[in-house]
Amino acid sequence: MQAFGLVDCNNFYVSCERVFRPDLEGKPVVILSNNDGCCVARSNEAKALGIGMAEPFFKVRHFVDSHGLVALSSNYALYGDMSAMVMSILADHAPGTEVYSIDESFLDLSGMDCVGDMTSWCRELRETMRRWTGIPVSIGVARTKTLAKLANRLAKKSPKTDGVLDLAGHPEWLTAALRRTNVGDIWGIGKQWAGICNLAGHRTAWDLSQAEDGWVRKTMGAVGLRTVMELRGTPVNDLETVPDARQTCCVSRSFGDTVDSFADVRDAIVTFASRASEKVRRDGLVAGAAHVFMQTDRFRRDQAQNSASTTVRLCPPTASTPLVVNAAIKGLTAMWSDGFRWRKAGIILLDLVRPEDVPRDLFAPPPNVRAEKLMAALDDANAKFGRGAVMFGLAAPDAAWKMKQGSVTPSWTTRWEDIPIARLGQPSSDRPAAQARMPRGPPSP
DNA sequence: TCTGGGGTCCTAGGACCC
DNA sequence: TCTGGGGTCCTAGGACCC
Repeated sequence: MQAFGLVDCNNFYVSCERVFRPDLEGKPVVILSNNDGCCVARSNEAKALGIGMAEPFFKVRHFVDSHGLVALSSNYALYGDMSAMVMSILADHAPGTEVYSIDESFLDLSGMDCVGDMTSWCRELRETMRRWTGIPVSIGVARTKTLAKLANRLAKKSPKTDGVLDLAGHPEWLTAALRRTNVGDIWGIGKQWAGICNLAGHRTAWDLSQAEDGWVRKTMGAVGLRTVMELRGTPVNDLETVPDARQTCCVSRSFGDTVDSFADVRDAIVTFASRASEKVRRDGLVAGAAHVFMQTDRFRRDQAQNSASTTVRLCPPTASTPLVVNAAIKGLTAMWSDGFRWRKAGIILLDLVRPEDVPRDLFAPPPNVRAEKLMAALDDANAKFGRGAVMFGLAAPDAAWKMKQGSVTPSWTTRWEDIPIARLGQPSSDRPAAQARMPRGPPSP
């Protein structure tokens, strides 16, 4: 029997922080986006205060005083590392996994009848995850990925499921589950389509599953129709165990403060271009073009608005930092205009391909072996001494465009200096958190 | 005062071809 | 007066995801 599981870490970034800061347990906690702008993760207590996903922090800052809300800057080194642990444990337990996002993975549970009761198996997996990583997860199981998502959501929401809901093994629960889910909460149905569905009288997942194919196709296109098929229990999405090579790579940031000088935006773009080149090299790819863009502050209606972008071809395709940086500066120079206060800029590397798939160009210069060696040395140095140890350009550490981060927690798992110290005997007052809750980790082979 | 970043896929329309 | 019928490729924009 074909079945998909969806394992989703509960309030993932908050849970990661709580592993090393158990004092945050039971408190309302939010994790902030870059520049400490928006709340991108919320503990249950924070959700109960009515704090929405991606809610601007300044709108909820008053909860800090009134309700003891704790707001932390995001610590992606920590979350990425914790995610890798979670995913490797899942890979060891299920016959196939698809890492869907930093905190979610689909499992292939087909042919797992041998485990007997699926719900018990999932409960055990959940408990293993909690013991080995400290991260609480919810698990949904169903015949299609869309339904597994739906089951997962109910498992997370409804306390009586105890974090696990198997709709594949209990088809009699399916209709009730669909009726309890609003269309807007279906995977693949966003705000726009939810509005259209509601107008047409399709308020719940059950309603939408009964909608006419022609109507769905017309209003939501091929994508919408696939979602509806999956709601009806017909799988159209397979497990993608090998991720497709990415096609684009974007590095962009809002600036800490607006900047109006060419030199400042250029410094930012040089930094972003370097970082994007590194990411593309790490994936063993080269880029055929670079798209550079910049924007003013769209929330400041009182200021002159502008946005500019340009695409520069990279011939032949490359991931070499100096070549990408040069192209980016060329693009920026071409599109620059004075007299605006720029708030955000970025670069998107496009047409990513593996170097061996680049069509041969009769007139192309021979590969620059020295440049390639230089890039390899640069990446090695940065791997050894930390990102940014060797870099292009001279970005002032206090430049206006640099992002603001008020309260980042230590890189508990990825920097030697930050690794918590476990002591036996008398508890010490300086790091009670780490002592109490160091994750045990899976046993070494 | 203060509002994230990084992706994917699909569609419609235009240019161009025979 | 009468004015085809496919194709393909590219791009911009819009929807979605976390």
